Amino acid sequence: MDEQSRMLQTLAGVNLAGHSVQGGMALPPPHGHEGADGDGRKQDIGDILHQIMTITDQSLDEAQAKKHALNCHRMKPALFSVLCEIKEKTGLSIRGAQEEDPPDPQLMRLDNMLLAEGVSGPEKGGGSAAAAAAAAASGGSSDNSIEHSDYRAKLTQIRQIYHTELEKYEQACNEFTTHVMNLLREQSRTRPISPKEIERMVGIIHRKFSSIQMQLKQSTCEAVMILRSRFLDAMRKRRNFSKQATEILNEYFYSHLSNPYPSEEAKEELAKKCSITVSQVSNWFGNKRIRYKKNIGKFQEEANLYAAKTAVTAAHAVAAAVQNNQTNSPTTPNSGSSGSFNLPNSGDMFMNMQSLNGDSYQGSQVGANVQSQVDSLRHVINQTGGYSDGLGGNSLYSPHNLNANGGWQDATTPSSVTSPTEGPGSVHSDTSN
DNA sequence: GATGATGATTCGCG
DNA sequence: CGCGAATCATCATC
Repeated sequence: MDEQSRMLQTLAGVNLAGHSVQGGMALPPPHGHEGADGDGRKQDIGDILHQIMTITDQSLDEAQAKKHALNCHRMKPALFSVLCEIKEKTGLSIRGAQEEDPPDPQLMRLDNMLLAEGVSGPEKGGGSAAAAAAAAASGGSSDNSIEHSDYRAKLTQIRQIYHTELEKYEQACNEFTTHVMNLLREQSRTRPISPKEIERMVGIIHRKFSSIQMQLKQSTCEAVMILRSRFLDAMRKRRNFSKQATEILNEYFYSHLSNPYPSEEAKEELAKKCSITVSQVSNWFGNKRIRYKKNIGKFQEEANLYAAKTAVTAAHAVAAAVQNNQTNSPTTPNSGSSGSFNLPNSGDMFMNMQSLNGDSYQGSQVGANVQSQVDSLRHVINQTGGYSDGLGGNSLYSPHNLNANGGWQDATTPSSVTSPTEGPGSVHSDTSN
């Protein structure tokens, strides 16, 4: 017992020495008169100063020697474990309760967002979500791709910065953790520091660093959001369709003037051809119909232009079809009295014309549509012979496609000249079957 | 900057 | 829900 009490005294002294070495500052020895008057405090400070002043190499050596002696003492391990236990049961047990915290929901949200935006996670294809969405909304024409690449470049930049910073933080965290662990291990020889405590300390460090990481993730998210909103704003701006797209839409419109209501399938086909969305096709046709109806005279020229175009393609088609028929079949398919019934796979005239462009037609389709194309050609030829500019004249694409109340002619009243593919009873079933 | 063209949006109707 | 009609917002041209 006597030996033990002596040892505790020594231990306290060595501990003090240890602190003074590491901290560079000696702690005052515990005095009993804390709440005393100023004289007592002055006395304390005087003692400390005296201690500091009297630290010599010799006293340090003495302390080291004491430390060594203590470390080698046979009772040291037992006492050390007792101290550890006491320490464990007091202060640290309070903190222990907060240790196994669940994953932070905010951090999870940030992680998910970064993953969705393609900042974290796999490199390829990431971050194009907004670009793709905007592309779908705005048609994804060629000029958009410039902005897409710009968006992607900026996103890549953010991604790079994020990863660099993250790496830096991780490195710093590891370095600091290693440093602290080494320090604690070193101190554990003189202080009651259990491995569990070191583990806790590491946990605390990691939490600190993860909060820094969260800030990084937060600002990265913000940057991505800003970039994205700017990109979407730029995309939202109205821009005219490409010339080619307008051409395609106009050709369809004027070749179906008697019933310019493309079916869902036709809309999809047109959307694909024009690199725009189906709703844009719908918008275009809606606008076109209303504007055409409002001012037919203005659109006459345009109508004739496309009629001529159709004529040329129809001529090619008919020539090919006739040739095809001569070689394949003595009878003309679809040579019914009206010549305008929709065929199951006829699609619409325009679509077939498109496929015929460049002399790459499909014989069977041409054969099926030959009658309509012949009709179309005949009308166009008649038209080009003598077109009068007058409103309501005898022109090919004259207002008589419209009925009395301003709407497009009823499906039950067949068109006199236009769109031979449309037959009686056909309700804008261009490609429907 | 004025003006017309054009794509998109909104609202009411059937 | 698709359409017509009115309207808005932006583009393109002069």
